[in-house]
Amino acid sequence: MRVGVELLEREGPDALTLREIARRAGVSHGAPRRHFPTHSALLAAIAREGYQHLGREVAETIDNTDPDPHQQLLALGRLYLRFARTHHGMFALMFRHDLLRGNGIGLRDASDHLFGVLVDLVARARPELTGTPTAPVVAGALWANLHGIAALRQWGSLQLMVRDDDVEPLLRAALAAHLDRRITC
Amino acid sequence: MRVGVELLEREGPDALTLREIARRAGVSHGAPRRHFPTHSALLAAIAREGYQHLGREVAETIDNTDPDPHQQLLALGRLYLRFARTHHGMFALMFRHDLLRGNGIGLRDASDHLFGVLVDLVARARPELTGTPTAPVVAGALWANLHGIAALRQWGSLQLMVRDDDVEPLLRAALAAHLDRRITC
DNA sequence: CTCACCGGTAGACAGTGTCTACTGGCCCTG
DNA sequence: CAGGGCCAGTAGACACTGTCTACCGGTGAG
Repeated sequence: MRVGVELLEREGPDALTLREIARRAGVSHGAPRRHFPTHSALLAAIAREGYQHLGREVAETIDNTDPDPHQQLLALGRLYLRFARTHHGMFALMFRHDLLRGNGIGLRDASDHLFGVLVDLVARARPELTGTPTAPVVAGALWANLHGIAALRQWGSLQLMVRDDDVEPLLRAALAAHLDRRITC
Repeated sequence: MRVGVELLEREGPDALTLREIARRAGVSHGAPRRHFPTHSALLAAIAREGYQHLGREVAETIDNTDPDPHQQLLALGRLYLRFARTHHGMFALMFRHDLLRGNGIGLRDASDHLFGVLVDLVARARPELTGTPTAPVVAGALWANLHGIAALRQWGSLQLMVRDDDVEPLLRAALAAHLDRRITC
């Protein structure tokens, strides 16, 4: 069931209506109700699938790149932005705040784990971070930066700053800004 | 008409259905069609109102704070994050990418003007910026950072990094990271 | 005076999410 | 083997939604 759902998601986020999903799965419109109490719960389950997908790619990236934390953060930043573009429907779904009401538990802690990985890398990249700002704050600022770049690109605002929505300069600027250890805040 | 619409928006973004808006305005459900060809066009008009609101507050903030660009950028960052929280329904509406299809022109250039103000302030705060990264790139990275902070707070993820969703540490970290002129990228 | 226009009404239509009653297999127990 | 729960799925209703169309009533210009 959930397998057929994934295929649907590739057709765009607006097509993700309950009845259309059931139609594509070849069942009646009431059938999904047996597995998910509400439409939001179904979407949350799909979003969870997206987090697992992103998590797998993060693990692969970490394994396949130089253990230097700076290199890994660069690779992860590229991965995050690439994921947001190639799976932009899924990415938007994963961060729909209205899905957190009710079925949020289990959805956000999927991202919390990924954030833990980020904090760890930041702490290794900037071992001098002990007081303020703390490593979670720097990691949070970096994540927010990546997330904002992805959001603004999806919104089409990057044409103001770079050519062809090329996020590489923004990515490098963000990494340099947050990871340069000379900054003390 | 549009005046009555604004009042509606305070009741939450999900309540912003075409028929409910007409109901609150005291007219029939077909009346809005005389002014806005489609539901999206109406929402886009409301979003435009939001941009004008934000633009007014930006102008006020610039006028009422120290002309030092660092101080102004700090004030604007606080304003952006405060606006995103107190008008979070409007903020979400302003950045709904599906509203750009069709009625995008006139919606995004409202934000483009605000971005121009940001680029100007960044150029004044870091006059040494001539090569790479350019001032628009740094301003874009900074904007993305602010936007991401707002988005992640709305999503409830800030509890991982700071207490009580206090964005001030993240804001200061972001400003310090992007405005410190020792960074050359 | 006439007539076009303009803002609004009312009803239809397809589509949506949710709810409820019903059906057909399946397995487990007596 | 017979009976009875479960369990996934069906089908239809309900109150919504956005869009479309036909119909009014006033107002202002010719």
